[in-house]
Amino acid sequence: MFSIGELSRRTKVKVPTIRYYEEMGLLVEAERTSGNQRRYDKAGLERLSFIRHARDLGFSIEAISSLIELQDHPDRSCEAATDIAVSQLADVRAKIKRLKLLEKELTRISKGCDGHGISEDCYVLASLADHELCEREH
Amino acid sequence: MFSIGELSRRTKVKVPTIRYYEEMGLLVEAERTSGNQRRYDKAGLERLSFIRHARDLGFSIEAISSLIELQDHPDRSCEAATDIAVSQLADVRAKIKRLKLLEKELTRISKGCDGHGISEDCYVLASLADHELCEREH
DNA sequence: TGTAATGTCTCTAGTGACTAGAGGTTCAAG
DNA sequence: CTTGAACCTCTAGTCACTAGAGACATTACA
Repeated sequence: MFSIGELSRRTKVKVPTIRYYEEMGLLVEAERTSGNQRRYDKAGLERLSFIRHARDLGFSIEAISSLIELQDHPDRSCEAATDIAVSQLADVRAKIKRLKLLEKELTRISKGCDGHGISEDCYVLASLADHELCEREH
Repeated sequence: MFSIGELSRRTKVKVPTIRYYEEMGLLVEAERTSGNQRRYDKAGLERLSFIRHARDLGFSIEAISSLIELQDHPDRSCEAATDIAVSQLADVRAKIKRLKLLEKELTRISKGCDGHGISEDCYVLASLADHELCEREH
C-alpha cells in the first residue's frame, strides 16, 4: 500500500489530478488510513496507468469512462471499445488535416513580412485583416 | 450603423461571442442607442473580421490583443507581429507532429481488434493498459 | 519521546474561449 | 398601438485540469 504521492511519482500523474480522477469516477474511491489519507495498491496503479495512457492518446474523460466500464466486464462484447478508438482516430485525422491547412497559410503569411518594417505595411497584419489574401479556405 | 445581430450575420461570429470580445477588450466598446443597444459601423465590422480570421488561424485572444495594438499604431515596428505569427506557426507544427504520432499508434491499436470479441481479449483495451505494447513514444 | 519537515486533506477559485439560460427591455413592422 | 423578434445584463456551465489557503497526518531524525 502506498500514498498518493508515491502513486503520483510512479505514474507521472500529478496529485491533484489523481484526486480529480477519483471525483470524476474514473478511479474507485481509495482506501483511507485512520488519518484519512488515501492508500493505493497494484490495482489502483494499473488503473491509473490505463487512464494516463488513454489521456496521452487524447481520449476524453468520458471515453475513458466507457473504456473502463468495459474493462470491468471482461465478458462483454468489445465493440464499443473499438468504436471509441476508431472515432478517436478519425478525430485525430481531422485535426491533422485542419492544422496542415493552417500551417500552409501561416507559412505564407509569415514569409510575407520580415518584421523590419512598420505596422502599416506589414503583410502579416494585412493578411489577417483581409481574408481575400488567403490562398485557400482554412 | 447596424445592430449586433446584423454584425453577427455579416461576420459569422455569434452574438454572445461579440459581447465576450468586447468584454475582453478586443473590440472597443460599441456606441449605444438611447435604449442601450449596441450599434456598429464599418470600422467595427473590419475589426471583428480581423479577430475572426485570426481566431480561425488559431491565434489566442492574448496574441490577437497584441496584433490589434500594433494595428492601431501603424508607425510602430511590426517585429512583434511577425514574431507572433512565427510562434503560432511553430505551435501548429508541434501539434501536427504530436498528432501524427498519435495517429500511427491509434491506427495500430484499432487494427488490433475487429470489435467482434469480448473485452477480455480486446487488443484496444490491452494496449491502453500496457504502454509496452506501443511501438514508439507518444 | 519531541520536534521539524514534508506530505496530505478539503474547499474554493481560476484557466481559455466561449455557450446556455433566466428574466427583463427595446426595436421595427404592421 | 400592439406584437414578436431582437436586444440587454447577469450568472453559471463547459473541459481537464491547476493553484492556493488553512488545517491535519506522517515520517525522519535527535
